[in-house]
Amino acid sequence: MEKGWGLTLDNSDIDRVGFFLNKPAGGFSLNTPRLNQSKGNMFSGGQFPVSLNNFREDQAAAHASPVGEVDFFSKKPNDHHHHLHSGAKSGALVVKKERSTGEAAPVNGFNVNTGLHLLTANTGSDQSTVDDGTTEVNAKNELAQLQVELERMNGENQRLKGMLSQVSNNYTALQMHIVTLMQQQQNSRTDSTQEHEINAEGKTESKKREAGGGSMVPRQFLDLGPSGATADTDEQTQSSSEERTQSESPVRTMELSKNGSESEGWVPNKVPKLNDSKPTADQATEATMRKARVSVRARSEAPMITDGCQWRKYGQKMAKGNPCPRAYYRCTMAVGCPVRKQVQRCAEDRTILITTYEGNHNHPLPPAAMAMASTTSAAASMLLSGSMSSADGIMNPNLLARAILPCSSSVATISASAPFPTVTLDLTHSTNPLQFQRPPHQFQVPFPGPPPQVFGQALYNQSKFSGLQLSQEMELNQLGHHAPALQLHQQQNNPSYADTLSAATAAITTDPNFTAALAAAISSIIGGTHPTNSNNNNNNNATNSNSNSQKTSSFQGN
DNA sequence: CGGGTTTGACCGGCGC
DNA sequence: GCGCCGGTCAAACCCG
Repeated sequence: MEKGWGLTLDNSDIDRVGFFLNKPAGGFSLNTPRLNQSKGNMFSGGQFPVSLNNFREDQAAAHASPVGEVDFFSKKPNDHHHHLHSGAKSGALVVKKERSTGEAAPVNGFNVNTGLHLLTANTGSDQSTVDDGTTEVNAKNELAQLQVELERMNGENQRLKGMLSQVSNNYTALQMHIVTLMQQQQNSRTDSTQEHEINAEGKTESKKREAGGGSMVPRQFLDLGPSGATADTDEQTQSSSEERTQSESPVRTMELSKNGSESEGWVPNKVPKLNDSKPTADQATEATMRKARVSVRARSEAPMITDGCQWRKYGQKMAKGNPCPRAYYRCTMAVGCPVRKQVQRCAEDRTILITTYEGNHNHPLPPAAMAMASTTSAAASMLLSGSMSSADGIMNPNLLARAILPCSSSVATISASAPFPTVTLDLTHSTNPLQFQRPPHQFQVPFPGPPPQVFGQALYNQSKFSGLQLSQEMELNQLGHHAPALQLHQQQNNPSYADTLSAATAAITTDPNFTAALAAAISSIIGGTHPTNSNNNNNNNATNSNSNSQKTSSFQGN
C-alpha cells in the first residue's frame, strides 16, 4: 500500500498546523480523556483550540492539572488576579489558566480575550482593604466587582464552550464529508458507467462536474489517496483485495434512511478489568479508549466500505439476530496494530453496511485512511469525553451526537450500553451526498472550521496538539495569504496529490460562502466578539443539520 | 509458494 | 454449573 499512497507530511508541518485531537501515532486516536477531568464541563478540557502548550510543565504539575487543560470554572478570585494580570502583560489575549499559582504562561500569540480586566486594582488591594477599616466600602465594592467579574467569566466560559463545540463540530463534519466523498469517489471512479443509475440528481451533478472546472473540489477531497490517472492505476495495484473488491462493486449513494438500530453494534465481551491490576491512569485511559467503538452505517453494496486501511479478515461469525454474517478484520498496515473492525450488514436493510471500529492505529495512516480514522477518532473522542466521567457527555447525548455529526442530517447514536460505549454514525441519513459534488458556487461549507489546507493537514495530525499554531494558520490562510505555502508543502510530498488538493483548496477558498464562513469563524475565535455572526455564517449548514442530527439522534443508555 | 480467506474449534464473559 | 454468545485462533483451503 505504501506504493500507492505516497503522500506523507512531515511532522513538523503537521505540528505546525495542529488540530484538536491528540493523535499519538495513527489517525485513529481516541485521546481526549482530558475533557472529562474538569468536573461538569466536558468542554473545558484540553481539546479547546487555545493552546497552552507552552505552559511550563513544572507549573502545570504544580497545579495538578494537565498541561493544556483550561479550567474555566475555577472560582478563586486570587487566581483570577494572577491570570488577568499575566494576560495583561502578554499584550495579547490570553486564556487564563486559573489554577495557576504563578505567572500564567502567555501563549505565543493566539490568546482569547476573556474580557475580564480583573486585576490590576486588586493585586495589591486585597490586603490593604482588609487592613484598612476605613475602606470597608471599598472592600464591598471589590467583592461586588469580583462577583461581577466572576459572572462575566462564567459567561465567557459558556461562550468558549460553545466555541469549542462549534470547532469540534466543524472538525468532525469535515471528516464525515471526506468519508462520504471517498465513497462517492470510489463509486464514480470505479464504476462511472453506473453513475447514471444513481439518480437524476446525481446525473445532473456529474454533468456539472464535467462542465465546471471548479467542480473538482469534491473530487479533490476524494483524491486524498493517490490521485490522477496514474495514481488510479497505482491504486488499483496497490490496493488490497478488499479495496479491489469494493471498487468492482457499485457503491451507491449514501442516501438515507433512518435506521437506528443499535443491535448490530459491536459489544465485545472481552473487557479488561481495569481494577484488577490497578493500572495507571494512562493505562486505564488507553484501555478504555481502545474499547470505545465507532460504528459507521453507510449504504453500500460493496462488501466493505473503503476506509483507506488494509485489513485482513480473521473471522466470521453469525451474529444473533442478524441473518447476515459478521466479519472480523484487523488492520494489517503495521505489525501489531491493534485496530479491529467488524463489518456486518444491517438486518433490516441489507443495503446498509455497518462497520464498527475499535482501537488506535499504531502507525501512520494514508490520507484516505486518515479520513475515516479521524472521523471515528473524533466520534470516539466525543463519546469518551462524556462516558469516562459519566458527566455531560453521556448525560447529554444530543450534545454529543450533534458534535459528532453536526453538518449532515446523519445520525449519531450514542450507546452507553456497557461495558464500553459505542457511537454510531449513520451515514444513511445524510442529505444527498451529491451536494458535495456541486460546482464551487454551490459548494456548501457547513462549518466554519479551518480552511482546506488545514483540513488536509489536520488529517495528518498525528502528534501534538497545537491549537495556537492552528489558529495562526487559520487566520493567515483564511485571508488567502499562506495558502500557496501550504500547497507548496504538499507538493513536496506528493505532486499529484498536492495538485488536486491545491485545486480543491483554491476552489473552496474562492467560494464566497466559505470565506465568509471562515472569516466569521476566525473573528469569533480570535476576537471572541462575534459569536452570533459566526453562527450565522459558519453554522448555516452545521446548525441546520445539527437540528436534524439532534432531532434524530438518540441515546441508548443502560 | 506466499498471502489472504474460510471455517470450525476454542476461549472467556455473562446470565440463568 | 451450564449454556449461550461474541470474539479469536489457526489449520485448511483458495488464488494469483
